[in-house]
Amino acid sequence: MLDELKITIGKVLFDLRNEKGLSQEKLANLTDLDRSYISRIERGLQNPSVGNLFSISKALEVSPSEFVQLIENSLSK
Amino acid sequence: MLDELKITIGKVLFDLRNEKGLSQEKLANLTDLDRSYISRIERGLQNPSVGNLFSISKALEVSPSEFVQLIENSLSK
DNA sequence: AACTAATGAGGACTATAGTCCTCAAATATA
DNA sequence: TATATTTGAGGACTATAGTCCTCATTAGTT
Repeated sequence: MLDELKITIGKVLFDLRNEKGLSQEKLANLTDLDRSYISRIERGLQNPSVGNLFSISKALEVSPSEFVQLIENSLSK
Repeated sequence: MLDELKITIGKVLFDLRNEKGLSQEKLANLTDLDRSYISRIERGLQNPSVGNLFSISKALEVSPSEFVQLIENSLSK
């Protein structure tokens, strides 16, 4: 249940980041988060906080609610 | 920055919970979270995980993206 | 083929999320 | 007014989020 959510969050982040042509390291700098942490989110190993969801969304130029919507859509499939 | 977000999350949760006529304790039971934790979120003392955002949303019968949208709207004001 | 950038992976660590318990104060209800 | 519900608050604790560092592997680039 939580595992599936984490995996889905990772997929959505991976896709959005690549659409923007950002490396994990560049995203880490933009968000002031650690690169290994970004990597772990994408691999479905982390359940990030809402705060970090907001800062990552900002760096990826998508609204947090859009980000979450993508997660919801991807979950139901 | 993060403080403002936490306070806003708390306000949104407080409003949604009361609209549903749920006590903190009932919400805690529905979500399998601790009542003191719910209380701390509402007081702006916690930065909850995305996983808990999803389970709280489910208990309040609102989609997680709607929940986040309410946070965004309330933030910009 | 050699070089560089990008990512996976993991260990050790610190910070904070989240639990459990208790008590007091506030709010509603009889 | 008395009683029951609800919530704030806080202390001590455990679990996990998030950092920092390093090394190996993969994918691009020349």
